[in-house]
Amino acid sequence: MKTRIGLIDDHQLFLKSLSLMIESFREYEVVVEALNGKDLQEKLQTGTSIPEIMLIDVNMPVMDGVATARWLTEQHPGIKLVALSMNDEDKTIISMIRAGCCAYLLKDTHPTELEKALEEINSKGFYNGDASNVNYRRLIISQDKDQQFKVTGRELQFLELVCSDRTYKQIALEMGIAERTVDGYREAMFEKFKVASRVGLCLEAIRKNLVRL
Amino acid sequence: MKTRIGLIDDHQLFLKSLSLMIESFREYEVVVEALNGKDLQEKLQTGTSIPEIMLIDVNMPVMDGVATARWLTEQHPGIKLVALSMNDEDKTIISMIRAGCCAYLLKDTHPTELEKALEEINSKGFYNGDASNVNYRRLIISQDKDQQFKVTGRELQFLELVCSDRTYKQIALEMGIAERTVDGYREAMFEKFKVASRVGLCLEAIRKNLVRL
DNA sequence: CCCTACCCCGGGAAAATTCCCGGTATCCGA
DNA sequence: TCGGATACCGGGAATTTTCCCGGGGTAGGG
Repeated sequence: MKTRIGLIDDHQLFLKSLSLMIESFREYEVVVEALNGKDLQEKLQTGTSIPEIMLIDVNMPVMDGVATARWLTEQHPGIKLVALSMNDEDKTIISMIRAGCCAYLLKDTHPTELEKALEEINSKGFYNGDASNVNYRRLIISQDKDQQFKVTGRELQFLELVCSDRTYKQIALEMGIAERTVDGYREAMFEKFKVASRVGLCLEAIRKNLVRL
Repeated sequence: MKTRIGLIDDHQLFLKSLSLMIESFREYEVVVEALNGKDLQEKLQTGTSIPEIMLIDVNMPVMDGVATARWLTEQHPGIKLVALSMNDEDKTIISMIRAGCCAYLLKDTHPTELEKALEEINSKGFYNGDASNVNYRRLIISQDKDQQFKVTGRELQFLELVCSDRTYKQIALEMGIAERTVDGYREAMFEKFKVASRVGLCLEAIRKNLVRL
């Protein structure tokens, strides 16, 4: 009896060719392919056989990896979830793990490594590849750090205005507050982000995805 | 005689599984696989057979798609180049076409479409999928606009330093020029990018991918 | 009730940024 | 040999940013 695998990735080429590759492994067969979380929900309803392991891409339109993993953890707790991503940011890994994934694979993993991972997940129930070699302590620390970067609604609004061709005077006007108050926000943000200039703040805000470009 | 295909993509999983898929097409065989342009150069030197069609990922570390395509156009003009990307920005497409690609495929293309594309490239020498339906007029116009944003080496260096927590004094020191000269660069850039502050300049530089975050 | 978190504000001064005026030198291709 | 592009520099001044000092208020939980 082959182990049933499900795949979710928004890139058709990757989805189909990965499917081919997994079929070539002999121990595994692909029973569901979906382009995103929404697509998967529909396909599962039509009575396809439920996979034992689900490989989930993190970056997807419509319903992304985190949301999909969370939904699967809720609705199909029996399925073992594996995050699949090209991005090895701690933040992404942590949120997929928290969403219920028992492994995190990078897209530049070697195929034999993938097979090994699938085996381990099948037997042990989890897999720690080099992507997860990042020790959990560091993950948790960086998670803690991230929490310190939580900003209030007003601060976020300020950050967005900071990331533009505007003077603080204009920002004050736009926020409906005094210039001095804007100073206060700047100082608070400089402190939180450990920067010393508006440009530095601006760059950090973008890096942390608090502001979209 | 099968048509020889070469693949370049930095994601091992995708590379290997796409290779599998193309092998399954029966009319094609994969003769070279590389993780980036540099890797390809090395592999071509070791006397592997030269492919007739090369599929090139656009986003890669070390030596990216554009650079690789340019190099191949120079060194191996016989090879037909196909850009492969998940990103359908006009700018990316145009630069790959200009670098010598005769087709542009998106990674969410369906496998059958890929096969069709390969066939067309083989017979006609080019392929226009829906990604290229974007009319060329618009592409050329946006390209013209982009050309106004070409920057000299020194200006690029300046832009990178601008996008950091540094004062102009420090930038002058780092570039080995007088502070006044830095003023000149700033003024030139403000003019080119139509911005009025360092933050605005910084954001534009990032948006135009002149500076990496 | 106090403590904490968030939000708001005034005034003054040093430092950095922005914008003017002017100038020189080199290299390259028409 | 002439323009044009590139790189370089000085001095002065207005504006903005940055950093201090200080002071309010409200809302919510222990």
